[in-house]
Parts: sequence; structure tokens; C-alpha cells
Amino acid sequence: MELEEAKQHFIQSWGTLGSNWGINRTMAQIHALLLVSNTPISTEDMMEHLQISRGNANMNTRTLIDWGIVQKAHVPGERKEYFVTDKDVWALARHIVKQRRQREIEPMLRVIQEVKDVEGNDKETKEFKELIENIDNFTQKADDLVDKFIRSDEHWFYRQLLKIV
Amino acid sequence: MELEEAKQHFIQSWGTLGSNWGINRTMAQIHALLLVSNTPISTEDMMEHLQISRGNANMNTRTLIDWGIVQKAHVPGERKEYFVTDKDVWALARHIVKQRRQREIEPMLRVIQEVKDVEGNDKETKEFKELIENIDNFTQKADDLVDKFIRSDEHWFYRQLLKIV
DNA sequence: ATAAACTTTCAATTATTACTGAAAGTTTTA
DNA sequence: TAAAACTTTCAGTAATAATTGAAAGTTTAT
Repeated sequence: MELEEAKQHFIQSWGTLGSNWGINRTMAQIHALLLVSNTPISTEDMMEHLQISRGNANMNTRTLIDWGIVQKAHVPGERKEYFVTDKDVWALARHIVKQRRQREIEPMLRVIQEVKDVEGNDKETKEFKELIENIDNFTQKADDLVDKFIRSDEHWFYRQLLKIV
Repeated sequence: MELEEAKQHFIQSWGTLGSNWGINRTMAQIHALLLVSNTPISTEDMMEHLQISRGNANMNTRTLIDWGIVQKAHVPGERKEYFVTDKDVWALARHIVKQRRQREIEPMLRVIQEVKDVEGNDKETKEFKELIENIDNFTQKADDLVDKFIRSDEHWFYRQLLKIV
């Protein structure tokens, strides 16, 4: 396979993967484009390469910046804004996990807390409480693991993984 | 908070959480309804409780069964089909992770393999190869961890977690 | 065999989400 | 200060996903 073809293929797949995980296709593609580029990329570059509108390119890039996984970069002598992303996939994964945790796990934890102290002592209530307890327990443990993951650097995580394996 | 209110609240939140993760709201709600019910639930029950159509109830229930997280149950003397779900959230999490892994991580691994042996020895190609190598490495490790998770029972996973923490 | 009870399918509709492109806004240059 | 170079916004449109409901299909009871 030839380089440009490989890059193209990669960008496409990254887009598909993203959309499976609730990240819109274009956003994932912009990210992939930045990943495979060895030079900073402008909005124009994105528009041309991914065949998307200016508005689309701008909004998705902005979201990527908000998510902390894309940064602005300035090219000497150029007035335009350029963008880059960290090629360290560990850093990337940490960022993404952190985001999703905040947006999705935390609200659920909050609901579990709210629902935990339901009134009553009958069988049905007890069963419900048991279920919630169960979910709470699981979620806490999963959340702890995620927390460790976020705080970890590559080597820390890798060491732990070796222990497990 | 009163029991029915708590259940209602939980069903709503479970639905929201689901839709954040690319699982449609109704499907997550049906699952939540089964989780909080101490008796098997029929299609009629779902329709009434969640205010959805027969088709919707049927299709989403079917998908949940295909995913392996809901089972048919028969109520003695009743001709209708009833449904239940496993209240063990560990089992549930394992099922879901397994599904998503198959549907989403495996295709990416395949693309990475395809793209790995791109032709060329110039700087640009080398950089691309390095990136792919990097992603491959990360993905493999994450996938290993997921694999362990899937194969684990609650206690195995918990033990490992204790080691890490 | 056939009617009743139930489940599944799917074309049409509705709801949600993503994208465009041009206008408005901002910053830089001269 | 004005206009050129660039970025952002957003109303309108397009694309995608979810839902309905009625017809077709299946199973069970008589």
C-alpha cells in the first residue's frame, strides 16, 4: 500500500470508529487528519482534504480544542491559524476517558446517590435498594480504575498491566 | 423519595446514560425497566410503562436479546412472552464490553494491520509507521485488558483491582 | 381446520443530529 | 481609518436514526 492511500484509509476508519462511540464522524476525521500530518493543518486544508464546509471544519475543530485534544499552532510568517494534535495516544486516551467520565459517569453516580435512600422497608423496596447498591458498587470500582488510568502515565499503567497479565 | 418515583427516576437516567454511549434511549429504558422489576415483563407492560408502540418495544427487546443481556421467560398459565434481565451488573458489563469490543475495536485493529506495511522508507513514511505502531501498541494493551475483563468473574477482577489500588 | 392470541416486519412518518454557506464579527496590515 | 485576511455564528437544509401502526406472519386452543 502507498502512503497517501494508507493515510486516507486510516482517516476513514478513525471516522467510523468515532461515530460508533458517539463522536461525530467529521470530528474524528479531523483528528485523524491531524494525527497523520507531520505539519500543522489549517481550516482550508481540512476543507479540501475532507471535503467539508468552512463552518463544519471550524465548529468541529473548536470542539476538539475544547476537549483538550487539539491545539492551535502558529506557522511563522503565516497569519492563518493552524492546528496540531498530540501524537501520544496515551495522552489522547487519558483526555478522552476523562471527558467521558465527567459527562457520562458522574451524572449516573449522582442519580444513584439520589435514589439510594428511597423510603420503605418492604420486600420490593429492599430488592430495589439491593440493585442500586449493586450498581453503585460496580460503578465505584469501575470509576476508580478509570481514575487511576487518568492519573497514570504510560509507564505506570503498563507496569500495572504487566502485573495483571 | 417514594419507591415508584425512584424507579421512574432510575429508568429515565439509565436511558440518558445509554444514549450517551450510542445505545438508543428506548432500549436502555426497557433494560432499566427489567432491572427494577421483580417480576417478568411483557411487551404490553413495556408499552404502557414507557409509552411506546408495539413495534418499538418488540424491536428493541429483540436487540437486547441478541446482545445477550435480556432473556425470555415464561409465566405459568400465560401464553404471552415475558422478559427478564440478569440483575448482576458484572455480567451485564461483561456482555456489553464484549459486544462493543467485537463491533468497534476489532475493525480498527484490522485497519491498523492493513495500514502497517505501507511502502516506502522516507522520513514521512517512517513517521506514519511510527504513529501506527504507537496506536497498535496502545490498542493491543487496552484490548488485552478488556479481554481479561471479559473472561473474569467479579472476584478475579476485584482482586486485580486491589493489587492496582 | 380455523379462529383467537400473540409476535414480527416494514413502509411511512417524526425526531434528532450534522452540515452548509453566506453574513457578521474580529484581527491585522498598510 | 479602511480594507484585506481571516474566524465565527447560525438559520436553513440535508442526512440519519428512531418510532409508529397496521398488515402479515406464527403459534396455540378448540
